Amino acid sequence: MTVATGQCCAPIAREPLSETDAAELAVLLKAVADPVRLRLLSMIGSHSGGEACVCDLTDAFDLTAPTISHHLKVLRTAGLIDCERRGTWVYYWIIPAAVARLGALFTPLAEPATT
Amino acid sequence: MTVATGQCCAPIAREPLSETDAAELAVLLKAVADPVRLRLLSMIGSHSGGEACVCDLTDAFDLTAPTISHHLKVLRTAGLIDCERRGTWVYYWIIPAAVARLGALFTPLAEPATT
DNA sequence: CTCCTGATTCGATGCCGATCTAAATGATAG
DNA sequence: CTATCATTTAGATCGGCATCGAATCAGGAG
Repeated sequence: MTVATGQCCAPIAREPLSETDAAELAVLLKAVADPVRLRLLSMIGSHSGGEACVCDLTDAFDLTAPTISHHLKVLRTAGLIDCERRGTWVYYWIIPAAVARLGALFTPLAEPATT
Repeated sequence: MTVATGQCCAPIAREPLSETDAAELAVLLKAVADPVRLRLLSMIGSHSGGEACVCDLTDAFDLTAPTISHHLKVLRTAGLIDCERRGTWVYYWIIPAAVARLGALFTPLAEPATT
């Protein structure tokens, strides 16, 4: 990523993206450019406690467990969520910084992403 | 409810997205989830005057004119850009509201400086 | 140890999208 | 009318992706 902290314009409209930056961002965006993954992300993020068990997620879809698992892996590989096994069940939660980074891409007057 | 990660609520994490909302948003996101279209959007938005001629865009890529035209159409169909013919050339510009809507999806509503 | 259940991984399939070539169309300047 | 810029269309190839069923792994429970 080129240095772009606290600007007046959306980073995407500030200067032309390099080929590598664009490729990198496209990977991130592809991860969320899917109805199922969007809903998963939303369900995880809005779940009480900030985390959700896979068993809670699977029921909401008309998809098999392997498919849900696949989508969760895509989100996890993209760095948008993380998970932990606790006993029998696996819990997922959102990584806020990653989501915020997506938002900053398209948002004017980006706040300084304190990390 | 205090979440361990201390995030504020991006719209995506406020409540579970409906199936239709997710599908609709995925269409928008798919439009930007491509390296070429991301660069096109960025080049258009960052171009002096806020608009760019197709002839300026095509040279920056190693792609044929029909392919560039195709990507521009995808962005235009998604409502992210618009265009106008002036004489010989066609100029494109970004529709800020559409980009901002994308940003809002992933951006926390208000930041009470929780550092 | 053995069985059951939850979750992931694996291998295969079928579809969608990015890209090209080639050609046609439309719009405009000279 | 002709040349140029841009879009469109059609046909074709190629890779990636969503999905499934079956196998596998990881932990309780008996």
